[in-house]
Amino acid sequence: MDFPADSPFVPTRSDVDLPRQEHAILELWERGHIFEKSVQGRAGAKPYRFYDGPPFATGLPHYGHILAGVLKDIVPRYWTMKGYSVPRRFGWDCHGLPVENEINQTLGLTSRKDILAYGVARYNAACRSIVSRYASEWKHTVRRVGRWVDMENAYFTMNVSFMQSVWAVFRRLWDDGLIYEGYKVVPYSTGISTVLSNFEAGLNYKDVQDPAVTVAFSLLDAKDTAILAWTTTPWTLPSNLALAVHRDTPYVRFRDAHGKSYYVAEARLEAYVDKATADIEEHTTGAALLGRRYQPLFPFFAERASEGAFRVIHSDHVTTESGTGVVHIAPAYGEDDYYACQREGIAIVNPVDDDGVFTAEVGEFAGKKVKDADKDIIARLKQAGQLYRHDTLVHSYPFCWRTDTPLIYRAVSSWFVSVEKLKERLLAQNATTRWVPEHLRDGRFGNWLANARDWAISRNRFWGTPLPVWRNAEGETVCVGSRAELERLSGQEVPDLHIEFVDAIEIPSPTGGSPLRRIEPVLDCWFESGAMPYAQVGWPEDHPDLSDTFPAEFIAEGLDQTRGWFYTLMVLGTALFDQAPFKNVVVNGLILAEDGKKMSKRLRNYPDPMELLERHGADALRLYLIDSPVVRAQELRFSEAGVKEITRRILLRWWNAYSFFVSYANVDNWRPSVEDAAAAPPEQADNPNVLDRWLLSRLHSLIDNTQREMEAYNLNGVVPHLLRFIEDLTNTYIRFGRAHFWQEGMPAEKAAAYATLYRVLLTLAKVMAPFAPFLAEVTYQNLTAALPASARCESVHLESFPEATAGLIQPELEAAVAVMDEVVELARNFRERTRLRAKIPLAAMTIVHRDPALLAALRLFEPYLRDELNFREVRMSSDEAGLLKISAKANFKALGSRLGPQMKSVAAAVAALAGADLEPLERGEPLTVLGHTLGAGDVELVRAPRDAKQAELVGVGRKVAVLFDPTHGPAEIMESVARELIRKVQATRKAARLALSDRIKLQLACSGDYLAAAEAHRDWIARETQAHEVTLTEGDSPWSGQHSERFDLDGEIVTIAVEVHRGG
RNA sequence: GGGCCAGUAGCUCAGCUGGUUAGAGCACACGCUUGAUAAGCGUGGGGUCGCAAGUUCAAAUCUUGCCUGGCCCA
Repeated sequence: MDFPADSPFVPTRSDVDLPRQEHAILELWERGHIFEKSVQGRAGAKPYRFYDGPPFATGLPHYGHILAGVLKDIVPRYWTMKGYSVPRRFGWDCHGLPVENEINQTLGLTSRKDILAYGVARYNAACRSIVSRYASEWKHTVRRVGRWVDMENAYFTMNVSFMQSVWAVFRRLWDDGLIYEGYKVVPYSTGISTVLSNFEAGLNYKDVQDPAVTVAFSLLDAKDTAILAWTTTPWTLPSNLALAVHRDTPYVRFRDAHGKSYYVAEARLEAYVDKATADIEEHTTGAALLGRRYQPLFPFFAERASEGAFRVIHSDHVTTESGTGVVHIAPAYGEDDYYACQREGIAIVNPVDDDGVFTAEVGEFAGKKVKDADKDIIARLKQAGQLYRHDTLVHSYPFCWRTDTPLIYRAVSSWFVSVEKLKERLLAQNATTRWVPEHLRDGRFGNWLANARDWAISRNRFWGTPLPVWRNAEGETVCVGSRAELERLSGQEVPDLHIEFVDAIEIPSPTGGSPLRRIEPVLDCWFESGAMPYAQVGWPEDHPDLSDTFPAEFIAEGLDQTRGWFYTLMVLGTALFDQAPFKNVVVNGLILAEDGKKMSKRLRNYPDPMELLERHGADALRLYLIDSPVVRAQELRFSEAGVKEITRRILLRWWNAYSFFVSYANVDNWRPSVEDAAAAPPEQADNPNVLDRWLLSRLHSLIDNTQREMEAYNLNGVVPHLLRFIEDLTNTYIRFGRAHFWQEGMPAEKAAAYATLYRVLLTLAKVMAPFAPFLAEVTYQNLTAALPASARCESVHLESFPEATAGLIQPELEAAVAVMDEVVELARNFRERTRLRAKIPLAAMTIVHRDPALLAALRLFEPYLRDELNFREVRMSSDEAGLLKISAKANFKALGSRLGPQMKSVAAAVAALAGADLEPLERGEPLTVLGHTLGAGDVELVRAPRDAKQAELVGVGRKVAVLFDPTHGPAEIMESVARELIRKVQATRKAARLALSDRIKLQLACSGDYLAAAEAHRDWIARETQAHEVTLTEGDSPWSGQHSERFDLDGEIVTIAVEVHRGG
């Protein structure tokens, strides 16, 4: 198509390629350094603080990361446009088990000993070398989805500045008495003498046969009476320190054939004796057994009795699912056991060394591997008469994934943060935060805080931030808070804080004792994530004042971070400053594959993210994601069809509207003024077009809604409003308003329509900029190119977010159009029902609505209705009662609470009312039904056709009714035929690829009605098709022009030929 | 085992401060329209709102129990 070189706008293509356009925009942003300008170049912008949760860099980015990235982009873009400066700094989580595991695999290392033999320095160097392996892929993906974040200046949890901040955080807790050393029961491999993570412990479960013994613990206060307890780990029995029951569980005492008595849970009785013949001596409860003392099975730790051991205690974890309903407690070998004893003040005993061998503490069993000692222990109990029963059991049990030896659970020394002491403060801080979805705050997260246990922060690993604690054999201890402090205390230079550097450093004893050496463990990398608000800026050494970076206005991560990042942030923020580190948190759910399973590379059940982005574009993906339940922490079944659907329903329609504008504005050489660029027209401009006023009302409603949703951090609420707006823009405004743009010259109403559509499209670009940043930019760039430089920004993302002007929102106009939509629907139904095609002009339609004010508003749209629906006349009437049958229906909502049980009878009575009964209501007067006075709001009037005959000519909707007069004659038929011809000529013009503005020479060859209609409406046809001259020929005439088409219209052959008319 | 979330049309999801025709889009079938048009619009079929009990004049919506799936924690 030819366009004048000085067109106001760059012409659009109908075969738009959205992904390709996005690449051009990415380049535009980079060339112009738009992101940097949006953060820095805003004089007087208030800061808006945002934290990026650091991702592990051990894999490629997937949809979960993309989703989090989209949320972390949309919100900052929005607040940027609201006038804030929003620095966004990417972070990399470098330390931790996933990295170590990869290196272990690569190097074939399986145990702590292996790693020590390999050399910690080399080992950590290997870990360091892979943490940035996927950085370029990450950068690529982050860029492609349009996420603006500073990746060049990212923070790394392995940098000295970050690590020494972590030390400073630890030191603060230390000084506040919140750090202590204790025990934690963890999975342990005796094969490699190493603690395993829970993840590793889950790797190798096997069904195995184990002994299952029931042991009798003799009570001290009752002769020949014992409590039965059951265990599948006899090797833990020498370490038994207590028996646990549940205080609410019923227990019984029964007597066996030998005259001895035993306690078991009543629910477990039949596992041991025949219930029918059992000799039950006593019914009791767990509560009554508490505190009773028993004889230790073995003498090894008997002296612990004086410290409260060897008695019956309560534990919530006791069930009656298996065993005796009494749990033998060895606190070093079970987490529940450990907590139960901790509550009771019973200290642990741990007669097992790092290789899983019994120590000298347990006399005859010393030197044996614990599992191998099972049978000796059982034999010994049997000999002592304390083995009540000996079974075997097949169950699922964890094994070491490297050595295939059975794992044991074992208490290891561990460092803790005293979270339980902080509980009240944590809950208080949590109450100040806003969660999306809301229920998480007091639900999942709040419950977790309320039940929080002390946080074990040490790991017996290598690649992490070392615990900054030095001590000597005499027990002198120092906690170091920074690199400088370590240098000062040790007198040595400290180039790096990883263990291969700091572990060699000794601190001289201040009292002349032996030198202090660092304790072994490193910190849980979750501690580092939680310390990220302080460590990313190097607080306090490099950045003492946190007020510009703390707390964050906003963070976003997945639901799995409830116990992860969200928690560690909250614990450290509360412990350090009594301040929640974030004010608003958006929690996203898990993205599943379309089949409802987890996305799996192996199953290939999801499309590759980068390929999908190239097929549909980032805008579509972004809108798809935020329009899904996944931004409310629910699951999403990811569907490429869904992404495509967003393109079709939103992006292409938006593009079509924009493209329509650009095409016609270019034809008319319409140019925007500076005033046209504002979201609201200048006050003095009183637009004559009701459609324009309506569209502006809708636009400002959209702005208002979008702001409201964004201020509530409810991203999920944005797209539905947008979708309705786009539908209104295309299906109502442009469809009904096209005629304005087709007028000759530039009458006032056409100029107004251009200005309005321009204003709306430009404002829409700004409203959409945070969500669909690419298409917003594309349209913005073209729409503003014709403005003076002072009236435009370099990018839509440097614009201010539009403000809603309350005065432009006109609910009565929006209501009238909603009614109009129903009228259109009813009319189309009518034409479909009666087979009177829309091309045939019909005599009249009468819109019936009882509210004259609404009819008055509707009358403003009458010309559009007449044209669109093709009725000669459109009438309005408020005489519902005169034209239709009116009946009544009770308003249940209004009446229900008032009438209560009588609701049903009143509703039936109201439904029976008819004709004159309803007159008071129509006059707005109250009505009395069954002794109840019903006002206007209590009863709804229902319209229906008067009879079957009228039903054919009437359409009744929820809001409005329409009467149709379908009268038409031969002239109307001729007109419809002429319309048909016009349509075919337009199709021919289009097939000939003519420009909108081209004038043509037209030849029509046809016969019968078509020829007659063409003759009768020759001028009309010429006007509509921009034909300078029209030649009519009867029959099927050959043609020598530029382009011709033959149409077979119900058997009649119509040949249409067009040729561009030059000159004149 | 515990906490939380979810279960509504063939599919993806709205609705869920209780109120009488339970909606949308996709898919399917049929039609209409057309210089925004490789689009658009409409009509139709399709639902015991996971199951069961309860509260209520009234339950998809509230309560309880159960079933199924998910996440996290044991």
